[in-house]
Amino acid sequence: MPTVPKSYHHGDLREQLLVAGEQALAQMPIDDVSLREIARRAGVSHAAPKHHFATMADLLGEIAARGFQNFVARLATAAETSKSQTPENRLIAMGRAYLRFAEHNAAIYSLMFGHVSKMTMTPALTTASYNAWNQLENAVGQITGPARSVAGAAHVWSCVHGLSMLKSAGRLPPHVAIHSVEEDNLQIMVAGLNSI
Amino acid sequence: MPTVPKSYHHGDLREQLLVAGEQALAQMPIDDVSLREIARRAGVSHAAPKHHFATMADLLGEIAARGFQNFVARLATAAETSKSQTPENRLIAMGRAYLRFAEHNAAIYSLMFGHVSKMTMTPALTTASYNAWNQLENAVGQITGPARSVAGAAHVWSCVHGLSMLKSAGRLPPHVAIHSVEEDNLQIMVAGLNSI
DNA sequence: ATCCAATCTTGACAACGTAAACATCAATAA
DNA sequence: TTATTGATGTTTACGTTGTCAAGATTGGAT
Repeated sequence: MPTVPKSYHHGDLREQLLVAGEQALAQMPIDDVSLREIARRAGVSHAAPKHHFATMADLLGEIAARGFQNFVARLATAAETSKSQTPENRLIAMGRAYLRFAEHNAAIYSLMFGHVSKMTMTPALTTASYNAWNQLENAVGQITGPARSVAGAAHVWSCVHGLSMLKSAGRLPPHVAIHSVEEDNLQIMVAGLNSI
Repeated sequence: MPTVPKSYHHGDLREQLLVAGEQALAQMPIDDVSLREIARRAGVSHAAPKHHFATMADLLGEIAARGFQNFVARLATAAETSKSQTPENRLIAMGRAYLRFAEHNAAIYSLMFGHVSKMTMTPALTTASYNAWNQLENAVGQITGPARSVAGAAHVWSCVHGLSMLKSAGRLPPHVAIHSVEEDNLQIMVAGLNSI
């Protein structure tokens, strides 16, 4: 109801803090994102968040959990959209969605997978993370069969996650063309799955 | 000469700071490793490092550069040791060396590839990083041929780097057996390279 | 109408990275 | 041999951070 927060009591601070945090992560280097900066963006004193998140790691943990849910949803959409295609092409579509998410949500992605010590692992976060895994394992199992789906899923995840991280960390030499490397990566990956 | 540093002037502080930093990274969570903590370990006041490293990012940058040199040396040893084997097995040996380095030097590895914003990129660091790439690309090129060596190297690096990060971040579900997943990952990887 | 508990502000604390001012000493120049 | 100086320590200070505790404010139950 209080769409225009006016006065002392904010009414919607918890949600606003999450949004402010997501915006901050999208707009500034992750090391500059402080609890006080998030409070500032929410237009509230530096200690106000305490009443909604015991610690900053809790706030970031919930932001990461949201990120994971969003992430899982993207993968699901990609899987759904390519439902009629071959399992190989479906997996490639999911891989593309994965890489795109990592690129467009770099800071939150690095929270989810990289700076894990900055956040608290809530059960929701763990669950969302395993949901992502199961989704991948299902898609992979349709190529490799159930006996090899675990190994296959670990491999697929390693491929897309590794490339995402190398790219965002700037560890690929300047002469490699990112886009074609991404496509090649997915192709080689599927080829590997098909020959085991 | 001053093997036993005694007095006001330390004589070897620059080196000792690097060692203290490496030890700290090996012994405590990376977020607890502060410049002041490193100075403390070196038995020196918190501002002393200023005369040897303008900023903490410089100190960490040099630690990372050392890490990269060590890293490259490990890969080289693995390549040398398996010189007489097939290119496929040689690459797998290098992959194992890669995974072992990441496991045994987790904090420095995450400095090198993960927390990149914490350190300054010196030319030495960039060079060492590209050396690692070239080493990998050479080994891969002997399997794929030179025309596909860039795509292949990016794929191989993504595989081993991705698995290392997923493992250290605790993002693999608890029921996956790490060791067998590592071996499978390398096998699928090589199979993929062979079928392109 | 009154009280209460939730929620926000203010102020404090220790730890951090960095900078400036000061202390000490080894090596050079006289 | 002694004086000076530049390199390399220490101390002190500043602004920022996360967290905590104590007060202010207020919406909703009684």
